[in-house]
Amino acid sequence: MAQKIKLSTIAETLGISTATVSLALRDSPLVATTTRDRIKEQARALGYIYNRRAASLRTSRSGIIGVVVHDIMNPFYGEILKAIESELDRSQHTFILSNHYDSVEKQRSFVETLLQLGGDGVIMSPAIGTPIEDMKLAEDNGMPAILVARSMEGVDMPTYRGDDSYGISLATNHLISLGHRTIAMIGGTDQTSTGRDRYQGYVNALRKAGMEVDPDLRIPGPRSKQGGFEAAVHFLSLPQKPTAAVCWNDLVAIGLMNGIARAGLVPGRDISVTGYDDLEEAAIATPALTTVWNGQAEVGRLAARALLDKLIGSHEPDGIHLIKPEMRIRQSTGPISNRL
Amino acid sequence: MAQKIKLSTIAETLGISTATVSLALRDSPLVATTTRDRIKEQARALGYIYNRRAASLRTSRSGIIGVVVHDIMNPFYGEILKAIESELDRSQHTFILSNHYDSVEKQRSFVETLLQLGGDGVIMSPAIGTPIEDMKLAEDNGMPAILVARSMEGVDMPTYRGDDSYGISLATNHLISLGHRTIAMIGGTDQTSTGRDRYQGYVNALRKAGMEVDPDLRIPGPRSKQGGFEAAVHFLSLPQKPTAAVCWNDLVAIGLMNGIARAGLVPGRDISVTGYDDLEEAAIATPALTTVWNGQAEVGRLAARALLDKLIGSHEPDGIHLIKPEMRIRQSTGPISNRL
DNA sequence: AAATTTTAATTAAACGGTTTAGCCCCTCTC
DNA sequence: GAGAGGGGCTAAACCGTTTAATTAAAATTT
Repeated sequence: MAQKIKLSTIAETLGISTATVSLALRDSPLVATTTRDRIKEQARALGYIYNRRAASLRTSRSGIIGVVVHDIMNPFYGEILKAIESELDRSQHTFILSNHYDSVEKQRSFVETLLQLGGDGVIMSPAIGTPIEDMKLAEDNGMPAILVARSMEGVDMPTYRGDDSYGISLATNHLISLGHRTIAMIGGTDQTSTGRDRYQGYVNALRKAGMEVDPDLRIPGPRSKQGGFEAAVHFLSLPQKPTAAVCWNDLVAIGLMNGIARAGLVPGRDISVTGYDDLEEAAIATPALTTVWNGQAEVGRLAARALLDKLIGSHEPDGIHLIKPEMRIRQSTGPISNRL
Repeated sequence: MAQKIKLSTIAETLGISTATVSLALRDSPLVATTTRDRIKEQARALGYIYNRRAASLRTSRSGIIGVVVHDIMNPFYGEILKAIESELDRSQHTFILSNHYDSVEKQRSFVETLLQLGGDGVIMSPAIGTPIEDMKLAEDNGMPAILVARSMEGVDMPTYRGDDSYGISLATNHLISLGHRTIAMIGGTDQTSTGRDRYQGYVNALRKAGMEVDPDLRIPGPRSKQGGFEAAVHFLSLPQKPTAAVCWNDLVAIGLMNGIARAGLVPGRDISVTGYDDLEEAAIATPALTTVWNGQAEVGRLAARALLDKLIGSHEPDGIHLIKPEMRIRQSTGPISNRL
């Protein structure tokens, strides 16, 4: 590599000042167009690379936006990220991604790094157990934050997520309307707002239908295919013999269906299964999965939009913005009479 | 937010120079331990945040490492990324992730952004059709680059990937040894080194067994579940009636199995299917997928290691490092005599 | 033709750290 | 008691940009 090319290199070779070069490259009207063209041409010829660190040191705008979620390999977050990415792309922002795997330390360390890098803002899906002061860390240091997918009580930051309670009640009602009376709930946790809301939605739907809520029908567990797969054994050995399962999400549902199939039963006929999220994969699962659309793309898009708006100063109202879920009926659910 | 705390704030409140503060925070032996402790305590008390941009402007070391692959939502890359992440984590590096979706422009723009941010290095899985000068862009500007998963002819950068030709021949041999004689190859493209190598591995195995290579048995296509799912129709209508399929990867294989099941056939009994990669998901698919372990975690770990080594100056030899794949036999393949 | 405005370019001071030569002072050695 | 050596700290240059203030020259107005 030759000598590093900087503004002053261009300035010297052209016999002008660095100020003019800086202004020209940023298309300032303060410099004559002929000069600007000469400068741009020279910059290209020399292979000049803009030094953002130097610039942002002066301007205190880095063009960096951080995103931290539980696990980017989880397609649920993947779909959110994709939407954020495409929204941010057209606005000259670089984004830095990280998993926190629900570790409060990892999450804090990410926010600290982002602050050190001078991040312009952050989008986060808070880790389980995040203390209030960690939530405030970003904003206390002048970096706006937006929450996605999960909300935190006692924090009034702008939040975008699905209406979990309503969504799960849609799925539960669907099963009830097919005649199912013993419905298990598989996967998930009580430790997130999402978890509590989803369980509540299930309970509400049962109560509204005049059915009893049997706590033994709830099988919490990892929110992954593996989790669903492993829950199948427990599920199939329940003394109450459930005929249907409301799953935490599509991954759990697909895993559970695999587990059910492994035991020789046919999901959708012998056991009805609902998912949640409507991942791209849901439609091509076997059988195609009945699930609840949860608007991941919408959540990502709105969150990114809100952050960008905040960066240019327009003040979106804070608070929780709920996306209304919708039912997607496919082949993994059916009338109870279909049973062998 | 209160006033921004900087080195000089700490220095003033303590009545010492910024030089001392800077040295102390970086644990330099040049400053007395009692002073160091006072400084660190004060820094914490004031909520000081280190400004990496300012520092890296002087040191020209940003602590940023870029990673760009085809699609981070693809679990194959996801597993590589996870390994890179955990290797980089323990070395105080932040990493910036991006998809290029095989767009040369998107890839170049990522590398340029990384250069502007002063990235210390980059790990990339080059986009299809990347021109040589783009491959050199990073290194020409003093940013070391490592290739993963795909190699580029005519470029002697350090590369880590699986031995695709060998790996596919393992899968093909496995099917041949089970008695299959009409074996299709599903998914993939000719436009990457990986693609050519995999097809070659398939061809080699057939030839070695004295079998004919029928080009009609090759069904190229997207390397996704969706791709495999859609290929099923074509596959099942082939006039040669294949009894087995070698798939490009696990995603294609799982999609294909779903498609086969949708048509009323039983994968593993009626049709044998092999995957490639041995994703975590392969083991819980129904039926459990016979596949080829491709060492994603190993690839990611070694690539990250190599980059870190390069950053501290130790000179790993350039060139291609191949990971040896291994067979993982499960239930999606079986003897041809099992057929109905 | 002088006064005023406009246009085009320059100067110099930030931005917040790092680094190194050198200073001061104290202790040790002979 | 002079010189050597070393510990602890600081002054000041430097990294590459941006930008407010300023100047110089050209164009316009009166």
